[in-house]
Amino acid sequence: MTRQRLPGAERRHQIADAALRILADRGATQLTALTLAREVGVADATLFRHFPSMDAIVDAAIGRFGEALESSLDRSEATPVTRLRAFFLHRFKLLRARPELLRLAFNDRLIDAASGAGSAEVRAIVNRSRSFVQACLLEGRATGEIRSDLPPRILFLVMSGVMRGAALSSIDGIEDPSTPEELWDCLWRLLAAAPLQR
Amino acid sequence: MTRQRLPGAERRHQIADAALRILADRGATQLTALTLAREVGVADATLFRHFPSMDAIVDAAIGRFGEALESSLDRSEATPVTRLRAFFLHRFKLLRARPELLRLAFNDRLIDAASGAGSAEVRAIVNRSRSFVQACLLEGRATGEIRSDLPPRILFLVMSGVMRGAALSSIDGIEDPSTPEELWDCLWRLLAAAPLQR
Amino acid sequence: MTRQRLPGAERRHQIADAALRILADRGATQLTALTLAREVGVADATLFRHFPSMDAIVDAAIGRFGEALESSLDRSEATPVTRLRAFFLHRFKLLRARPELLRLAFNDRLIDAASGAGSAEVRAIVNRSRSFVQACLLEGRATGEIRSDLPPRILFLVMSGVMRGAALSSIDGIEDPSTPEELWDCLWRLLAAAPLQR
Amino acid sequence: MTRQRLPGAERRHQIADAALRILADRGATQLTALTLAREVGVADATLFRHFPSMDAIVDAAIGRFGEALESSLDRSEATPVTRLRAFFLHRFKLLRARPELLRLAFNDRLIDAASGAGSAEVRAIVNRSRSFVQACLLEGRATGEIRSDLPPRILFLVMSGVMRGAALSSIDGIEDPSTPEELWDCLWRLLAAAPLQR
DNA sequence: CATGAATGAGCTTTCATTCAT
DNA sequence: AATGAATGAAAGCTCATTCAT
Repeated sequence: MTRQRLPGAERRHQIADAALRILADRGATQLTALTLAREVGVADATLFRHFPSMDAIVDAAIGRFGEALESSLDRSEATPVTRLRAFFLHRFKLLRARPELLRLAFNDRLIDAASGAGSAEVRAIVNRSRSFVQACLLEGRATGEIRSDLPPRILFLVMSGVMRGAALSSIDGIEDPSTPEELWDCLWRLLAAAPLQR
Repeated sequence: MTRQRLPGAERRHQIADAALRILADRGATQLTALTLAREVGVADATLFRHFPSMDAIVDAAIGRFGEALESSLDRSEATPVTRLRAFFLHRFKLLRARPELLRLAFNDRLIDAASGAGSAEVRAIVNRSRSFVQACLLEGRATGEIRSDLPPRILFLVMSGVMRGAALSSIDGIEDPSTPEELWDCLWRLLAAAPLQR
Repeated sequence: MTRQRLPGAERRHQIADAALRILADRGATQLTALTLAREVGVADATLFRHFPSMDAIVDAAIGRFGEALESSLDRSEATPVTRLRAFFLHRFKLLRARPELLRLAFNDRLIDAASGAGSAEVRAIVNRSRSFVQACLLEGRATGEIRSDLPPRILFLVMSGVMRGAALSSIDGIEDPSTPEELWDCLWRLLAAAPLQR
Repeated sequence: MTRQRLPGAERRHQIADAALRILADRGATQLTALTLAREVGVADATLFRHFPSMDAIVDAAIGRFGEALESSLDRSEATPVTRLRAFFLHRFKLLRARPELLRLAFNDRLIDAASGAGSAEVRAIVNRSRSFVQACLLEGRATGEIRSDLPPRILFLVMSGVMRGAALSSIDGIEDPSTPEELWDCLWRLLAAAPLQR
């Protein structure tokens, strides 16, 4: 049996990714068999040779979304703070490469397109990142690197707020001049245990 | 079926508000004439005696959304920091009273339901709050009350991140134990120019 | 809105006549309760206080149509030719006074608005004029006043063709310069047994 | 339900022609997506895979109507009278083959179904036949073949009256015994310059 | 594998008609 | 008598999906 990647599998990825793009750019109401087929460059009936239904396409899209977000969760880094930093920087790389993905983590468009089980899966995926960050924050607080005068819950919101800002600024065409590293420095000033020099 | 008669203006508000609720809870794909009419408790044709089209209903909903968000922008407070605090606390009151409204400020569901001009209006409304906050931050920084080691842009994201967290926690049924005042204290620790003594 | 109260019978005539006008000007697809009510200057619900249904309104309109067309059939004139001439001239008076009526005799708009029985009635009304004319033609032929080298059926078509031309020219805004009497002279040249000396 | 597949262009013609038939037989109020689909033998949604809207279907129908009427205008005949005769006889052939078409030239049902631009097009089509006939009449009058004691406008009405009679008699099931040639002879007696033997 | 054609279900909207005031 | 509000039925149209080629 040939182990080569079948054109079929490739097409499926292509379709799922196109669905993510349409969702991120135009929202769930605009994700139809027709718009999707057009985005991919095939006839609408062709979609259903690769997937049994639109729901299945959205499920596949959710899968791609999950894989991408998962790839930011690098547990191999030594300390909680380096883990957090690596996560943050990786997400920015993702943001440059596929801006649609992060936006879908911050609006509900993927959830709106999903049906029942799918939307729970989206929430689970997003929660995995949240848990990862919260674990880092808790550990960092235990080691004294991260400030303990604020509940980790709040610190998480600070971090996700900054990331959301970055993710959305790309929509509005607002070019953000700062590099990911500069942004991390800003963020770190907010999270670090000892106040940095002001 | 029993006929519930209501004066036109009242019915229109009722419909627009129901639309906001459906959008916040179930998303734009679920906002149909039928679901909306059911939520209001009338026949679907009745909607079109009060509005010429679904688009017009969404426009009215956007109007209600705008009024509500606007009501938080109290420019009468004396100092930038008290303005900011008043804004923050007012938004929390809004959150308790009509949780759907804040959620719609943070996901794209209202935008997805709107058509063309409408979605621009939603963005404009959200931007008005953003500008208000950013103006407060800039002024507070000028008066030395707000820290100047971080760009106001970042401080804005910190604040909106905390508010988004509060707005969304109400969805997941995660009851947040802290009072708005406690949350403001947390936020203030992040924004204040000098670390508070505690 | 100012409420105009009118005695029932008058209102009913007003409504039926307005229906005829809408039919003649815009066709059966445009005759709706709303457009009709607007033409009359009342609310749509008001129509149904005077008639049980739209069908009833169309029936009343057909009645008015029938009365008007009937009024041209003057059987008191002595000879077939004077009867014919009187008919022709009377129809032209009608055309000036209520141009919509004759047009409805030549297109199918009243029939399209009527339901079953109604459309048969319209046909019957039109046929009554036709029979009147054909009777005149037959008689006139018997008396030798009207040419006999052509079947009366054809002569009838000549006459109705001229009348239709007059009726429709009023739509297109084509002002016809000739007087009814001049037109009758033309027509008579076509119908007369012997060519007129002129 | 059995699926009848047809190439697109053919189906479009089929639909447009069915629309003409419904219009001629039952009028614009009866031309609905459902009745039309039934007449064609497909589901109503199928219509909209071939046309974007009912308006577009009516436009196509108008196109077919125009082509058919145009085919009668044979400018190659040598003299005005033979042109007129050829036109008359061709229209009768059309009448036998597709009786609905001529009826639509004499009632307003196609206009009523059309929207704005469409109805102007219908009038333009009908006017083209009128102009053709009027040109023949004018020329024939110049050559002395056609009587000049009556304005050509009237002679046109005579001709169109006879044709309308023929077109409508087919509705009422009134079988007209005369052949087209016999009818032309009648008509010619009315138009010719010198009175024929009576 | 791909696609043009076809369709049932569902959506927005219009319309005639009813009801409460 | 008149009207604003309400509604069921049907219209036009969209959409996911199936089928035949």
